[in-house]
Amino acid sequence: MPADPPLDPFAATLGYQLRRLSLLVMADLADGLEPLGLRPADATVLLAIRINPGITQSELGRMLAIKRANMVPLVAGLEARGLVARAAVNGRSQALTLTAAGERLAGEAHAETDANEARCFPGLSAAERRRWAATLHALWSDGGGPG
Amino acid sequence: MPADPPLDPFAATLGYQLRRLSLLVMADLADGLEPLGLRPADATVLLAIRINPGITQSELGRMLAIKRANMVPLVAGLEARGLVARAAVNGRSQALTLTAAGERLAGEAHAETDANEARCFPGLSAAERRRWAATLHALWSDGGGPG
DNA sequence: TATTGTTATACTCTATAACTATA
DNA sequence: TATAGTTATAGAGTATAACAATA
Repeated sequence: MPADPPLDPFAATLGYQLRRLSLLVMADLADGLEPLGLRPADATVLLAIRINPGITQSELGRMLAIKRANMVPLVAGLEARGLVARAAVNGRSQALTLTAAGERLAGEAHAETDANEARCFPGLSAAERRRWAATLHALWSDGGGPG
Repeated sequence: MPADPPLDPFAATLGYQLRRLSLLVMADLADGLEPLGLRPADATVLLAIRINPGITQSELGRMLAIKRANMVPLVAGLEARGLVARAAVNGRSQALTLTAAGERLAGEAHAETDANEARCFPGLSAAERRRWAATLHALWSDGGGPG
């Protein structure tokens, strides 16, 4: 008697499938970013600053759901590597921008996120991915979901 | 000049949206399970044993992507609470089953996962959720995605 | 009085390495 | 020789509390 494969109690559980897929995609992204010396969180920060030059740490944290306290070592690390520059806005806030090296690396990070999407979601056109992304976005950004 | 909301560089990034949504769903599930004294991982183990009575720790770990070493305290905790029972299969493997109390609590955990799905994915029928879940499942379980 | 940035710290989850006993 | 279960431990990511300086 060949051992039956175990039954999957979560085959119809969207939340579980979402999590398993997300973990796989994140692991693939982490692998792809490693040669750039970036973790996923570093890359998201670089890309968010690139498209929002002058954004502050607090705004960045709210937008990316990273706590202020955890933004500190993250941004400090990028600044120490000469990728991000800070300019005082008003004595307590500091505007973040990318240095030339930061722009360059952000470009590479962006290319890697594209490659990650292509690897993880083969058979989906860019337009289809955009549509799916919008659907998922609505589920967490709206009041549609849980509180 | 009202402060413009920051631009979202990940609006079209499926992997990022997947992650943000997954985190929200997991947090909601954790909240819902807390009154039962269960974490999400505990609940997945209970439900997997319930549908696969006699499954071993190793099989369980492979199925749920939990490392053997991390299964130990997890299952031990459930056993200590009288929810799970072990029966030697062959000197090195042990068949896991639910006790009566375990069955009862697994039932409540299952009800909570249903409630979690309903809260997080309102407007989706059970059939639609099943279809979506299958689509996501294929992306991580197949060789379709990254290696 | 609320917010920014910061420090220090704790907690959870996950990963690795090594070991014993068994198949 | 490979596998099951175990132990100990390390690491990442995230969370809380408190503080100083500023708005």
